[in-house]
Amino acid sequence: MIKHTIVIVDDHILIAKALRGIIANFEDFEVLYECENGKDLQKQITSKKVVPNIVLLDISMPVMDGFETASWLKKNHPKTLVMALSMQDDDQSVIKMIKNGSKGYLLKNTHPADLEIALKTMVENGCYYPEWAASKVFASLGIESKKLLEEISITDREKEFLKYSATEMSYKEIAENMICSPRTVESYRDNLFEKLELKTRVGLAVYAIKNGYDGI
Amino acid sequence: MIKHTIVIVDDHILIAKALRGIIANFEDFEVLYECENGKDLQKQITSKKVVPNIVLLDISMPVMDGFETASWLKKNHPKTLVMALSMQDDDQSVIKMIKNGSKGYLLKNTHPADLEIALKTMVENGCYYPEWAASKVFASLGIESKKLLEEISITDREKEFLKYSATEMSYKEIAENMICSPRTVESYRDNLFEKLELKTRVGLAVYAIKNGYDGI
DNA sequence: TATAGAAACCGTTAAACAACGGATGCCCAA
DNA sequence: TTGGGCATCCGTTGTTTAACGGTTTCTATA
Repeated sequence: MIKHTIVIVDDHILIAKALRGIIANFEDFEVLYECENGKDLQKQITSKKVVPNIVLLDISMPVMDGFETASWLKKNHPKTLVMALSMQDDDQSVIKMIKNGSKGYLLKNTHPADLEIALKTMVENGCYYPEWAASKVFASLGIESKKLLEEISITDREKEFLKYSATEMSYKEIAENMICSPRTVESYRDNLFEKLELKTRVGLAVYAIKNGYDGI
Repeated sequence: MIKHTIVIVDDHILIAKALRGIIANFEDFEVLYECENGKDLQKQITSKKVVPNIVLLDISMPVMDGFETASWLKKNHPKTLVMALSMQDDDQSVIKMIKNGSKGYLLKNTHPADLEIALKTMVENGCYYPEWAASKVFASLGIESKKLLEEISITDREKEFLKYSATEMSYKEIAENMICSPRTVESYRDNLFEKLELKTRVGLAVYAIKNGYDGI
């Protein structure tokens, strides 16, 4: 029997390699290679011309994050099944990943056996979501937040600001670093409040960290 | 030849299991068992009465974090070598872990081969620090921050506040949730500013997330 | 039984932040 | 060529946060 091919995308090399080890024990799956981020995956896929059946995808990555990567795969390799792997279990992430074409969502504190079950289910049924993820989705359907249905696009400048927002700098200091006026910085802030449905600086900081926009 | 025994402490089961897989390939090391947090480790060690040579220790954990755990091991099992495993590469974490008895510090984006080298070096020389970690330590020696030398103890009430500090609640709202006056909450804040050498709410939020005090 | 530390509380002032409302110039794509 | 998105800038108002100074009560323990 032919094994289903997997590519792992995670910026933590140790974890990527470790996951490979786990999957090596699964009968029906084999790992082709690992990538450090979405950009890396794009390169590997186009250069090697080997498209995997499944992509195990970490969400928070410095260069091209899970959301962007899933979206790219959806457009360019729609047959590839994306399984999101995340530390976060927040509604936004789950729904955003589904929106961007992910067919599965697992937390990193899943048992290896459950990973195998999840992969098998995804291959057989087309998708796999644990109960908690499903319930989050259903719960959000009631709320019907407009933002969840939109493509949340963050401009480069806003991303730059997001990075600073997770520091102890005041907007004035951020402006100095971004070489623009404090008012401009406050505009970036207001735009992000709107896009991300947040209302405080702390919200931005938390978002920045959880989505890997800090530290870049 | 007798293998060095290792226990892995990480709240992300998948990662703990995966690390076990990696180490299984190392000649001189074997994993005894995994724990989800420091409390779990305490239980396992006392019940099984098997003390490992090495503890591979994640820093940010919900229940009993890496700092506390390292400190406990130092007191109760001083012969056990602690290798810290973290996403964070910030000065504070590195120095605090060393202070609490850790003999090694690795980032999760280390190559498996380097993990083996690190473990071997730690066993042979008593400690292992990658260059970047060492340079952070030396750099901090110049600055000579008093806080780094003190035991940073955070009270339960302060921990509770830390959790809230990473939300969009105002201090007034936090006070309502903690059932106390806003002024009191501001005292917790001021105490933490002092202890953690921070000066803004955002600093607290970032600290809370990076050290696993959020979401508890 | 002192004493230390925790938890709770308070007042004032200045700076930072958030919520409104705007405007201009630029470039790219329909 | 026209419009939309991006980046830049501005004013006003009110709230929140931060820095400074304190006090009282309770509990654990040396």
